[in-house]
Amino acid sequence: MYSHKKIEKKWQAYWEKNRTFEAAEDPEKKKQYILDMFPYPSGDGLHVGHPEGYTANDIFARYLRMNGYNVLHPIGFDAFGLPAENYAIKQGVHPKESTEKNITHIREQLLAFGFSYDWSREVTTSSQKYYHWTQWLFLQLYRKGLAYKKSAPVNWCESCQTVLANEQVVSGECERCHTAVVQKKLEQWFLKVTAYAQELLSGLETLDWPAPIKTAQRNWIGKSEGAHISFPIADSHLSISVFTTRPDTLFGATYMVLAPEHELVEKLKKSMTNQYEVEAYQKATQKKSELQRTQLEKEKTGVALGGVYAINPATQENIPIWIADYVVPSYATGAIMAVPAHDSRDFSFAKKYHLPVRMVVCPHYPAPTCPILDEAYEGDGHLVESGKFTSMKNIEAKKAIAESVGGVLHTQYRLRDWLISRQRYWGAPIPIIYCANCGTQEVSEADLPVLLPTDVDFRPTGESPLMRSKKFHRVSCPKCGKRARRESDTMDTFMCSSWYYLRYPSADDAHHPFTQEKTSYWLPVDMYVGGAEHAVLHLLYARFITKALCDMGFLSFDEPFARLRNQGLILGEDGEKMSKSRGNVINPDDIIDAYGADTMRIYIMFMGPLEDAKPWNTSSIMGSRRFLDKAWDIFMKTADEDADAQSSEFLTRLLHKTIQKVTNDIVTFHFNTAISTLMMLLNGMQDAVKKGIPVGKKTKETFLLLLSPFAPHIAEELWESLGHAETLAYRAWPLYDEALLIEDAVTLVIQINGKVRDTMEVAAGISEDEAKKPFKWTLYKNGLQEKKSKKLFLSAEKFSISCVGSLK
RNA sequence: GCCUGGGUGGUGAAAUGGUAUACACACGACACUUAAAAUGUCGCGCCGAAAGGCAUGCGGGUUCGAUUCCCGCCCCAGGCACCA
Repeated sequence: MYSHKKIEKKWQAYWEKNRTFEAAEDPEKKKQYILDMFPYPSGDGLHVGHPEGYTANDIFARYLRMNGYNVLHPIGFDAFGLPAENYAIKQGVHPKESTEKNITHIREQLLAFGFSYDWSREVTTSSQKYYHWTQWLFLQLYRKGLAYKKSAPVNWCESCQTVLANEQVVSGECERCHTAVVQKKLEQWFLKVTAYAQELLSGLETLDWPAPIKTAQRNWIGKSEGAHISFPIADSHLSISVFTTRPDTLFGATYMVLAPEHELVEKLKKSMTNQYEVEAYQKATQKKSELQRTQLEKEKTGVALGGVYAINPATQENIPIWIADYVVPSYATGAIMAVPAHDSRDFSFAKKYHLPVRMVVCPHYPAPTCPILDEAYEGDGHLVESGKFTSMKNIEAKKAIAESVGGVLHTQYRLRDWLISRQRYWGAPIPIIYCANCGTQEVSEADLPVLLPTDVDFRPTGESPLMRSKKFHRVSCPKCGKRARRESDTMDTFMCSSWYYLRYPSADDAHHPFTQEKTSYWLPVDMYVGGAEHAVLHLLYARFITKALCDMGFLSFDEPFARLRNQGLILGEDGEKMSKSRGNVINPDDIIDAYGADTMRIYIMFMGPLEDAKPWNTSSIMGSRRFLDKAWDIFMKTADEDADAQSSEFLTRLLHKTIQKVTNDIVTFHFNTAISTLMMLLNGMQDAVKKGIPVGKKTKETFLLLLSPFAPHIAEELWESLGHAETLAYRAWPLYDEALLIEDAVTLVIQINGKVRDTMEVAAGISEDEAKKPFKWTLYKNGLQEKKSKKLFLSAEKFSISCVGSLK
């Protein structure tokens, strides 16, 4: 047993005093930028899920230092935003105050884990010296037309009293409070992420990121290729523009559908015979939440515009126009051409309302007749009933048909622009001034930061709290000097976190957000570790900002995070997600107090693969603690004379195999198996001690170096006990001797018909033929021939020899 | 519905074509102890006295040999979704 409290405090103080992990730019040395997703300073502090990714990345950072890399491993706090603000309101204190308090607590927690952070570069997004540059970033985007204000239906959360970005709406609910989101038409600030849709998509190819995250981003961007086609409205100068991915089915378009909110509906009201019915349907649609409207398996409804027809430009037929809420206003043109024969949604709608179904793509061409459909046929085939295109393969006719009616090929993305205005207090003010004479004016860079006033009633009411501060919003116009009004919304906190990785290297620079010199040395980030929940939030926004800054010439790279790894959820002991209401939350402070940070680090990595969801099990922690106790015990019991020469060959080989396996496992992020390998080495050392075989100093030192990224405190302490005066954090990582990995003898496994029948020891390196020589003899020896019938003997002619390890 | 993962002992898991269950946890027996804890030793997939047989979600296939590769299905978790 060792005193974790004593030695962990001791080494944390040592690292701090000696600035062990502070990094300096050194052009002579290869750099590695190892980044953690920075935490929200929530009132509950860290729970055991947070340190999982932090520990993994810390092991990697420590490993890289020992391999001679100049490692930047910074940390900070994502301190603006709803969680911090809601917590403050609940506690009845100012967010500034509670945020500072929470940061102090979390900083202590992180220090208690012994993470090798460079604390001199700590960044807090709610500090003036940080949000100054968030505002600067907004201005750069504004000047390039990438930040704009528009009136649009937006997602509104009644409970949070603010608008939300699309990415913050999870199946129709607010991602934070799970209140159903409603649509509101408001004038808001957007960032033009859509301008980068294609680059955000193709950039994924170059990234070493987990496949599920890449897939999530691809789905979110949602690229579709097709065409815009215009359908004239009969007896009118108006027309309906639709986007379709299936222009080949144009001859089968038997009706059209507009979203009930479509602007043409208003214009057509005069001509329609059932205006009252149409308006009733529009009102009913408006009442529905996004959630109700996109409900699964809901029966489709709609209303035809009486007496109004569109003309199918291919067939020149008049076709009816409907409004239906299965067509959404926000995607593409908010209108579709309906081809019931070849689209399942149009098919079920047409069946319900007895609209004609005309098959134009036939799978069995040239069959005399097409089958009668009982569901839409969405596959490929040959065109029928399609004028001069009949008999062509449908995929080959797409472009020709679109162009024959004046259609234009078009690529449509599902991605929408990022809404960044928030009607809340705790965020960076948007640096814009509205003047009655001069219009929208930017705050000049010299006047930044626009300070967030602290003397404001910040409770949310649906209106921006900053509106209540005359001192804040009454300003003079930067252009004409007359009285003007300052923008009173704040920025989405994801705006703050979309660029923080650029700030760390230049954290102490008061005059620039980031400098050329430091940025070009450290960036891009080499390894980024965090939760998968940011798949289409932070990780998409950060990529967008990087690409935009790159195009403006501020950066010379356009992807911020070269490699990404996700940690999985740590579940409660009941296998459920940890939550206060379930009462299954584990506090890391308690675990560190009882077992120590080293034990916690080992356990959390030993639980299973990093990316998997794993249930917490307090009784299992003892296993990790026992491992460290055992190590301590061996070091305390044995003399550290130079006895490596007398050590057993077995132990020497085991040591070198361990070096190889642990090294491979760290670089591939397989920390659980790295630890089990270290356990086997220690078991081997313990056996040797029991048998009176000396365990040499070299062996012990190597063990400590391998252990140190995982359990740095005890490793430092034992390293010191071997007579070293300085930290092992920069000691060279052990190398293994290839020759010692090769076995003299290998075990061959003899299988007959796939079943293990015998094993034998042979010299390594013998040929297969040689290995097979004693085979018949082995058969006799084991009595297989006598025992089994001829049949077995015959089939035994086909035999296989398996080899454990390698014949070589 | 589509796209990702995944399904192995009592539990967390290991093995990515070659002795399935490494490393741990839990459990059991024993030793030490006045006792308990700690520690140590042994055992621990299932059936069987043993020989042996059977086991990696289910059913097929490829192979001398499949947890691993291929085809079909079931179940679990996550993401996307009237997206035209």
